[in-house]
Amino acid sequence: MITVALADDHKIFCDSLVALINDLDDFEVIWTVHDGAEAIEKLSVDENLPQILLLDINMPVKDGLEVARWMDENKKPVNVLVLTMEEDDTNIIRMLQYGVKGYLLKSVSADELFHALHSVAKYGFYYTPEITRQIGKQIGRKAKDQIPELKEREKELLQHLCSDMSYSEIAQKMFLSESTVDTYRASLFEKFNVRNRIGLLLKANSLGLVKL
Amino acid sequence: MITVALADDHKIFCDSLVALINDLDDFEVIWTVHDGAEAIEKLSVDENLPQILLLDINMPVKDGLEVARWMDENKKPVNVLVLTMEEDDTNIIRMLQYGVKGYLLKSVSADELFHALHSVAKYGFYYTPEITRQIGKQIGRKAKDQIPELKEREKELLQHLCSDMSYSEIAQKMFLSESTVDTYRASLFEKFNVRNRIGLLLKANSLGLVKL
DNA sequence: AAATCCATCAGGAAAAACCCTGATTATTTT
DNA sequence: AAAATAATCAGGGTTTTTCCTGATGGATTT
Repeated sequence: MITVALADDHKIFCDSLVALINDLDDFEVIWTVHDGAEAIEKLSVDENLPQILLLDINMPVKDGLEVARWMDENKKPVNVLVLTMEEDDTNIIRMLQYGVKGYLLKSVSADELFHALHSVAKYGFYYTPEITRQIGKQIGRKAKDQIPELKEREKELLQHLCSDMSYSEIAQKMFLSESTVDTYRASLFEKFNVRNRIGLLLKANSLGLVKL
Repeated sequence: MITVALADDHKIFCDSLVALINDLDDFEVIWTVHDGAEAIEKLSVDENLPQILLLDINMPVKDGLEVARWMDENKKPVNVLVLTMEEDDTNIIRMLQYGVKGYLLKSVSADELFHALHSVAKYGFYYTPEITRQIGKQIGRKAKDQIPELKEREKELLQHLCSDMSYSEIAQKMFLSESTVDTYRASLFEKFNVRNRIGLLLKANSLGLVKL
């Protein structure tokens, strides 16, 4: 019997998926949660660890990305199968970096889900040709206009720059002098090859580094 | 036995919902479709008419709105229950105009769906206080935090402001003096109640006036 | 130990953004 | 005809952003 857990804020979807999966002989849903924070809470307790976690990306409080990252950082021995409607690109790559074992869109059929579950249970992963092709396409695109390497502090600043705060407000919030903020700002402009703050915001957004 | 049909492009969701509903004694899913055009096709044949149609809004080819309108226009004796993740917009209002019998978000539980199904079967409608309150709130919000009325030229400028162009570049592109651009800019800031260009960009984006 | 990174800061100066108080002309409303 | 509105522009002033050339102390690498 393979244990499965679900994290999805669409409760009906969760509930009905439970019914669907529990109908299978080999699988059993041991718990469901409706946001990322709950998920991490559950997963913190070893007794709760499922063999497979079906994870949605769009969730309140903490999203699926954060859950996946947390799992990766804490080396939880759980096979994460992402199940989302974000066909959106940037997420896929980050998910892969966090070592998820499969990526399904909600537009797939129940049959394909079963396939995926069995595959993950047996081989530890599930990537269809279509998905991998799509991934490849996107990685290719990414390779060209790469995401530059950012220092921690720069990442923080980047988030703040994508708000309507002035630099002095940001400096306060980050407990830095305006000079330092300016230094990081210049560095970000250069790394992203933009000429002003709006350009930076737009690029960061298109690369999926900020959510507007 | 009450007949139910489903229209939702998320196949797993559909499939699992079928499992869930067929588990009930009183309900039976007679067909499912994955886009609006298929739905209309099915519904054109009287033999296929279900008593309740669970309808998603976001679908390819034709969306749920169009299906609802078509049903309304052709006076099909089907109780439409909208089941969607669009918590926002104008959609709710339009759906009401098309006479749908209930409006559920996918964040509700399976239990609430059962309630809704029973209620629609028995009383012909299902609107919980929460839903109606939410609807009211959203209509109210739309009224208050309305999208301000913009002159044509202001709309154009708004688009340009959401790029990395400087004002002088925008002035050139719009064949205006910088003064005029500045006047419109001030007007936009006031109408949207923002204090700088980034704030404007963010607000315009959140109101769906620009696509970043 | 020297060189290289990293995170932090200073000061100055040019450019751009932001704010304000006006004005002209043409059109539309009253 | 007078008033209101729309679309356009000028000028000048303040603040913020952007760009530049530096510097210091700590950590890491060589």
